[in-house]
Amino acid sequence: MISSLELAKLCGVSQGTVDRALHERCGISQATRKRILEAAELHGYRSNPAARELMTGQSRIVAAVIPQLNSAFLMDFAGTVKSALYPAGFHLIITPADTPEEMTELINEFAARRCHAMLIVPHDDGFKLPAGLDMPVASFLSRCKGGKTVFLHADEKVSGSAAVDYFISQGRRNIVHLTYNRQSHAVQERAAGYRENMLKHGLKPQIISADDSDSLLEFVKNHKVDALFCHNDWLALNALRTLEQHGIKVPQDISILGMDNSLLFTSLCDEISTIQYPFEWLAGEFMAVLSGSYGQTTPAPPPSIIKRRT
Amino acid sequence: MISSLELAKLCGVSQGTVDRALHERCGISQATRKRILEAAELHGYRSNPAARELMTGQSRIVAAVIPQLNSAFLMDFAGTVKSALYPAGFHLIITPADTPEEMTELINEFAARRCHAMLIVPHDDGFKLPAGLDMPVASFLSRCKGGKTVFLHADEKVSGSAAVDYFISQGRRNIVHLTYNRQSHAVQERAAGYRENMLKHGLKPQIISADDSDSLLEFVKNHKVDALFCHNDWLALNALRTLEQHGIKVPQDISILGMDNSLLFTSLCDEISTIQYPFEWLAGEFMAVLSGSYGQTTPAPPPSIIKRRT
DNA sequence: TTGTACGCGTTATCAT
DNA sequence: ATGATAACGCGTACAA
Repeated sequence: MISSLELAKLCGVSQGTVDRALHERCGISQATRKRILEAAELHGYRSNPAARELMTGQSRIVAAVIPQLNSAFLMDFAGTVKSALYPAGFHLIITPADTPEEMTELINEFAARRCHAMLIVPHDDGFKLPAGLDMPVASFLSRCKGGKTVFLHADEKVSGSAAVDYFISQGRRNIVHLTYNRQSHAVQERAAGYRENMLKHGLKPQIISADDSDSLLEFVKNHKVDALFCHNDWLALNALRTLEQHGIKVPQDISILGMDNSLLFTSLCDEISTIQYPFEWLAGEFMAVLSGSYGQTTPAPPPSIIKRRT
Repeated sequence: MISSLELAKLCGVSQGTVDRALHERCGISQATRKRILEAAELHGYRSNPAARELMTGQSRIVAAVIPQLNSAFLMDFAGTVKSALYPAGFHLIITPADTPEEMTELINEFAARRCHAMLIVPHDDGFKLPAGLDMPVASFLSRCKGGKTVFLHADEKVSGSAAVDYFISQGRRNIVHLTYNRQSHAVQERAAGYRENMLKHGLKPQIISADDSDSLLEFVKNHKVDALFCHNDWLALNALRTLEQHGIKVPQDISILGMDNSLLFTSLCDEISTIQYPFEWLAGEFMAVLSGSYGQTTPAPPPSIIKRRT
């Protein structure tokens, strides 16, 4: 990789002239510009981003630090964010952090690099953000403690509530929520939305944890469950298979509603309906965080139910 | 973010002394070192990687450029590579490139950054690597044209062959390979291994494309297929559901073998067996590429079949 | 139109 | 034990 100084020497000009040619700045003759650009092309010259970032104190990199890679949901979101960033000249780079400690370490590393912004997906609501972060930071799925983060989130209560409405409109009454046992905003709020709406309709909220999946089958049988609202599509698919294997017909006996509309899973079956997660809208919100215009943005779209054979 | 110069001024010493304290170098009294380290801690000082990389011409960043994020397989591999890199002090960063052109652009960007090494997953075998890359580069799944890339790959022919052996040992003879229609090394070689071993056993190779999934059901019915070897676990799960929905019993009527052992899918059902993809071994090979010791490494492990209810 | 000089933050070397 | 100085590659302001 050639440097701008080397390129200048090669062309018999000064570094300043090279810079003028490269940045289409004025004060240079067409002839020398052409000559320099051709030489640059020939030698595959590229300005070193590290040097530029050092100069300007700003980088075009947006760092996403996430707890795990093998989450279809997170990857869908990351892909959407990337598609929003790229046309604006930003590069999204993704790094997994196995533990909260590792996450802290990586955040500090990127902060030292003075990346343009950060998108953090904490392991849970307990994550403590390192102090002194000098760029826009957004967290997703779980809140960060400390620091002035924007917390990007869908209205999970409304989603949980919408699920109940949906089932009721289908004539189901014995509606169970299958979710995780985790101190995470999305998990807690969605369950709260479910619970409140159930009570409002005079129905008994019943939440079971996905961690002991054995209990699902028993519960469904013993309680005559006729509707199952799952925290995500993977859980929905998993439940679908468990129930089907034991002779329970979906959606005849029990109706299943997932969430996120993860293509990876929903394309596998048309028995489960799902709720579209507002990826695009959240990506837009994140862009607003970058530009400093967060807060004056468009309202969240209402939960949209993707109805399949249910 | 404070700089080393600012830190020096804060402590009333020179930049050189700060550096000695930070890097545990000799030529500094314990007292001043302690004082400086405490001040650094207090102000959250971190050396700027961009500046260091500019100085040393080397970075600890390993860039992975991949065609898509929503691939459980790629994410499993990326996770394994990351776990191998991190303890060695390297950072794996992952960037998706929607198109080959975008991939070229990103590779050039990382090259200009003088990252430590690159792991490239091309869209297909036609990808042309940019010239002048100055760091170790490995490609995965598909070969790159041009450049001196190490091509990381499992022995796909052996895998395809092992699948046939497995089914035959189970008493199946009418074995079909369900795969993609893509000019990618993994796809082509695995199919070749399947085909050759089928012929060796006097059986007729039958390959159907996953792209027209409608044909699968018809084909299975018309040809009395009793074994299905799928290119990956997603395809296997997809096939399983299609067949089950039409009354075909798995594994009684037809046995299904997937590949990769992607937890995301295999945990969803125990009807399909799968072949373990050698993630760990390949990550080890990549580390060897980094250290320049590639080629003297351990041989690939033989295909290991994860047998489930089949 | 072109060249020169300085600074970004680090690190390494040479002098004190 | 500590300070001064140079260099990495780039961008910019100023001088020629």
